[in-house]
Amino acid sequence: MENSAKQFRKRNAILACLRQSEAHPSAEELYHSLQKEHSDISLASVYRNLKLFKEEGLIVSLGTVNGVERLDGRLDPHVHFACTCCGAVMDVPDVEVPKSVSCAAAQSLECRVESTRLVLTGICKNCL
Amino acid sequence: MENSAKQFRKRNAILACLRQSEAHPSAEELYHSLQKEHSDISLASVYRNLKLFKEEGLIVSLGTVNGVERLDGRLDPHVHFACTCCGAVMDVPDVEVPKSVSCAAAQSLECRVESTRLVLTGICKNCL
DNA sequence: TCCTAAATAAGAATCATTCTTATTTATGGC
DNA sequence: GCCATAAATAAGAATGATTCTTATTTAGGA
Repeated sequence: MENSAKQFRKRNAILACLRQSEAHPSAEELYHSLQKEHSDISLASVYRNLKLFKEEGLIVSLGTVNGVERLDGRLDPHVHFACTCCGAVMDVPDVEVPKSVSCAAAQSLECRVESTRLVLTGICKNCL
Repeated sequence: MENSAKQFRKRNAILACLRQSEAHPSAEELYHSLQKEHSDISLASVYRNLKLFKEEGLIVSLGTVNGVERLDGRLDPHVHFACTCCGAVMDVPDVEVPKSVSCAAAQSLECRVESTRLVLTGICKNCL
């Protein structure tokens, strides 16, 4: 109890770490980032909490890149770019999926659209 | 050699089966569909050929839905809708991602955009 | 027909993710 | 503060999708 870090659950550390990251990390990358401050955290806890966060709507999944799931702590809708060369995932600033797209889908398929995910793929600046 | 089915490689059967499907099937679903005509095909061959098709650009991946990869034999760009309830994936007709989006990304990130993937998620007509 | 290269089947291996269980930690009542 | 109970965690086993390995089969050319 003397240790101030222990005042907070690791759950909070995981969420904070994801929110601070710009890299849209995987569970394992998050686990490694957390090692510095919380060397006694377990990978299973990272996975378990990420799963909970997704269910609670606190984070979103960007889908998998090269077979591993990438996550985002930003909740506002935005477009992503994924480099097929180095695996980096980055935000595309100042662009959004037009509302007309989801409206058209809802109308023609008679479905309810709850979220949109637009991922551009290609080669990033560094890899070019 | 008498058997006409053997005149064609299974590779072709797999590709044809995917192209005929409207369901954006997974590898395992394709495997089951193929059982009727090619009961001696192996699941590993389906996976192996799908991997090759992707590398050759003959098919595209739609990413994973509930942890399993879904594939598409249609190569023209189009938008997809995935039902979080039943896992169905369907085409959204007559809608496209505006070119301005990929142009803006290429410009602001100084990257080369090679493909775009827009997946809407929600609840389909049947599940509503 | 025979030879060589490509394709396949079968099952083992891999890897990300999830589950199980025993332990630790937090919380509320006293 | 101290105990009882519930929640969170660590550790490792289990799972499941996908890939790899190897021996076998098939196709195509000389």
